[in-house]
Amino acid sequence: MSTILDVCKLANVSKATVSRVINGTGQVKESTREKVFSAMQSLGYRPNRLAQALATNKTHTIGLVVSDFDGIHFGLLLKQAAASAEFAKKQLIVTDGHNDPDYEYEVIMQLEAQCDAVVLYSRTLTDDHIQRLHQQLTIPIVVINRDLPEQLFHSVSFQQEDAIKLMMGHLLDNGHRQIACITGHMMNPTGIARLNGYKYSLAQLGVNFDEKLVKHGVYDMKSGYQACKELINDGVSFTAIIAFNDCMALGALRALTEAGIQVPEQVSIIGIDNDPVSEFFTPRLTTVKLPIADMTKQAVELAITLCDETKATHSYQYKGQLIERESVMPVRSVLSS
Amino acid sequence: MSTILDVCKLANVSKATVSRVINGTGQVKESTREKVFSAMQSLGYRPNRLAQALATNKTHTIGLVVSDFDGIHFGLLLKQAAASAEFAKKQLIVTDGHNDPDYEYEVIMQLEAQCDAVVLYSRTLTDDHIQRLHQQLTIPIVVINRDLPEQLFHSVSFQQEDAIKLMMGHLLDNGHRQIACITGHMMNPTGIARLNGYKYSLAQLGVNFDEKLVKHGVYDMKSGYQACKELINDGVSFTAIIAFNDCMALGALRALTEAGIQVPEQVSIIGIDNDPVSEFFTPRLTTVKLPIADMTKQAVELAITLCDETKATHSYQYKGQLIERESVMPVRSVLSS
DNA sequence: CTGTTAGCGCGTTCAA
DNA sequence: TTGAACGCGCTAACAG
Repeated sequence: MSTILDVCKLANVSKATVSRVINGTGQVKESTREKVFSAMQSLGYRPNRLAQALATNKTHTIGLVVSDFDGIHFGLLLKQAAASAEFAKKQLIVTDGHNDPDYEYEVIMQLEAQCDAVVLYSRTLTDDHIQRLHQQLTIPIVVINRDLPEQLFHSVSFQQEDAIKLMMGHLLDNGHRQIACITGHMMNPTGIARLNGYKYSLAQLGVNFDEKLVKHGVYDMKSGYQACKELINDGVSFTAIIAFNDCMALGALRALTEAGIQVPEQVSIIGIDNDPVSEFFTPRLTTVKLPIADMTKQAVELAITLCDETKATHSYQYKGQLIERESVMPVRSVLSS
Repeated sequence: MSTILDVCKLANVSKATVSRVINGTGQVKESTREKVFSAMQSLGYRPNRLAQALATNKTHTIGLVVSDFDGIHFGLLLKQAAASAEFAKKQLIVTDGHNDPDYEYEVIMQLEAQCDAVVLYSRTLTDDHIQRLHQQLTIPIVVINRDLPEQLFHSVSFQQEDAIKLMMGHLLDNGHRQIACITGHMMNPTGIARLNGYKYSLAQLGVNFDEKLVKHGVYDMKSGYQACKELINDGVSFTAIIAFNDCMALGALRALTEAGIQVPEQVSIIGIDNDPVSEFFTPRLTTVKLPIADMTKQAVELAITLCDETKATHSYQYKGQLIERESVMPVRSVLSS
């Protein structure tokens, strides 16, 4: 691995000159520029980015921290982040917080010297953690999917509660009143906001909230499947299921199918995410599209902007969009199921 | 962001001493160690990893390069890589090659100064590219899923052809002879090896290879769906479908369902990957498990080992395992479908 | 046990 | 237009 000194020797110039042609700064005579270029060429020289970063205090890297690589939206998020970063010629360094708040916190602090900005998609860090991070960090941080009461930092968020209301509205419009609910984790803001949406929609129509209709899942198919099985075994009656994501909705679909219950004839199902697989199940799943790609693009682009110019904190809000397919239909009679 | 100098001043010691307590090297009197510790504490000091790396020529980072973050196995691969890396207290830096060989090549070369080793999972780089990389790079590189004729570098590979033979064997054992094939991309070694497996198995039983039974997909559900639709529209007769991954098999399943063709009663389907969703479709998909997690673990651990000690090139081979579920059954009669 | 000095590979004044 | 010298934050001999 050749260094700038090797280039100097081969081209008979000083480090300063080589540095100038590398970065296109200052004035360099055409002939020497060519000398340097061909020297770099024949040596296969590539500037050491670590050294550059140390010298300039600019890494041209943005950090992406996620609580868990397993997360439902992680794939799409990463893909979009990578695309946006590359477009701006920035490197992306991705880190997993292993669902451990302390570890995640430490990881972000460590990133400070390695990135010009960080994008955080956390489901374990408390609002307080994020607040502290924002204060201690000398680099800007953009938070995805978190709504703090005050807009104290850059954020790109999603209207969780509204999305559920949208789903509930669709179900209620179709005459459903006995609506079972399969939630996600209940110890983070997303889960809580969504459950609030569920309760709110019920209350709006004067439907009593029934604890027995609520089961907690963990956002994967298996938990959706099991939650639905419990629902069936409990013998409670319901005409529709609202799941806090598509995977669990699909798991529930499987459980109903196995139990010989027709979807949507006997029970309607609605999910949220617009997971690509949802379209390939039978029946095709009705869902709410969650604009993860757009949000990620926004967040990364904001982070990139913040690398160079310091801007007032800005926050963006996104909302869901109903995608009607085949898994919801009007209730036939209140007695069904 | 405080530096080592700030700690020096606060603790009234030299950089060398601070460095010693940071790294636990050399001898330091207990009392001064404590002084330094508390100074670091109260400053919230964290060593700058870039500077450390530059000084020691050790980054404690391993690079992971993938052709495309969209790849089917990417999620699991990344998750396992992250777990293995963290276990060894190494950072992971992940990069997407955007399916562009030149870009990918350049990315890897750039990584040289930022990593102690790199793990490559490429489907666009030619064997020749990899060969050149191996020669030019001063850091070790571990290649996943590539079989070069000679074992010239560290590799962790999968017996692609055998896996297809396994699937075909299962179909043939069940009496199938008219077996349609939905392939993946045909310009990389994996696709070619798999198609060879298909042809080989057919030839073994003296079944003629029929061009019309082969359709090319791109490893996603949609392409599997379309390939199967073409098969149906073409009017060729077949009693089974072998798809080069689960997603396409599931897409095909959807197409058959829409066409009113019973699976597996009229047509059997087999996939490969053991994708988590496969279990939740009806019928549950019979497939071959591809040990991506194990392979990744092996590759990353090997890479980590190579950071410290230089070892003779080693290569590991993995093979698939049949998982029988519900989408394959014996042919009823040659006339079916 | 501790401090001094010299790098790591590069960017950037300031003179020349 | 160019080069010498210094600094980025840290580690690593080598003395003391």
